[in-house]
Amino acid sequence: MDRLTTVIEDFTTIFIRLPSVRRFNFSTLSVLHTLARGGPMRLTDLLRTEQLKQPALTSLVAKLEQDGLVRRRPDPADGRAMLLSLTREGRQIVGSRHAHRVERLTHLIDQLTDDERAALAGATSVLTRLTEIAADDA
Amino acid sequence: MDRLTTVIEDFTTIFIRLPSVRRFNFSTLSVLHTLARGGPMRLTDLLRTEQLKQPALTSLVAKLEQDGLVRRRPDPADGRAMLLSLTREGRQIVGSRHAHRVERLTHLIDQLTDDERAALAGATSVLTRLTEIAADDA
DNA sequence: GGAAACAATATCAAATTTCGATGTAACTCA
DNA sequence: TGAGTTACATCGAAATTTGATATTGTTTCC
Repeated sequence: MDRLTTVIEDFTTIFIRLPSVRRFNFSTLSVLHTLARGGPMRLTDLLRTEQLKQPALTSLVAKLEQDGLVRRRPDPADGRAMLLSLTREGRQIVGSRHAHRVERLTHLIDQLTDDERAALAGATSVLTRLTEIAADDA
Repeated sequence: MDRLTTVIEDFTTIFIRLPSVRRFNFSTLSVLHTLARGGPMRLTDLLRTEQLKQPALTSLVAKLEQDGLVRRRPDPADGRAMLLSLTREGRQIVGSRHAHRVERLTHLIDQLTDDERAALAGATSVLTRLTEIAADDA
């Protein structure tokens, strides 16, 4: 378990660091990613996953709206709340980063043996299960 | 490849977010982690992996030294350079976060079937290879 | 139906972090 | 030796984050 944890830690650091065309900081990228995954959600929901306090998130989202990456509209079900979602441009940024990762990972995997590739393929669905379990018992 | 990339992205977000006892920001945790892995290294070396400009890193390291987490000593081989390493306390912080992850991952893996566990185990060494390859061709 | 309690977000000033520009000292090498 | 380069430090300004608090809408419960 220790070995697996360690290698994930190391792999993660490699995987996260991507040259981004525009220079977004970590908080911004995380918000974009979460909105890309979680569909429209309220500020409070977003707050749960982001490592920011509410005022910081409010101001970050305000800037993203200014920049045309996030759309903010009132929640029809609750007059106090705002529904946040990505604009097309916001989705493009997340998509382009994803594409870069696919490319990078493809390049790495090209250098593996067939057996290694098979092992990795076998792990994909297990990783999916793990993230589901993690989401549930969080 | 797209599926694998996606699941790694999702798993990563889960894996990164850890309640830290003391409240360190992302940059700080990354520096501590890198120093824990990379042994004593110079500021410039550290700079390569961290997503900070040099003045920001200098001031971050200065604070970590103040707080007793990082040791700074002159590089005997180069009068301009400083060798940075973790103090015992610094190592303890990284170690404790690692321990938390092991614990969390153990808990998740407990919920898998035997087959799934086997698939994951098979992927461990492949992931190790991948990080090595990535380190080389970076 | 209305007041009290609560929840979601906004605002504001202060603290922290990061950056660009520039300085200083040490190293390289011709 | 001296011109060019490298490693790190310093400094003021810009950007980010926080805690405290305000505002507005919702829920509860009598």
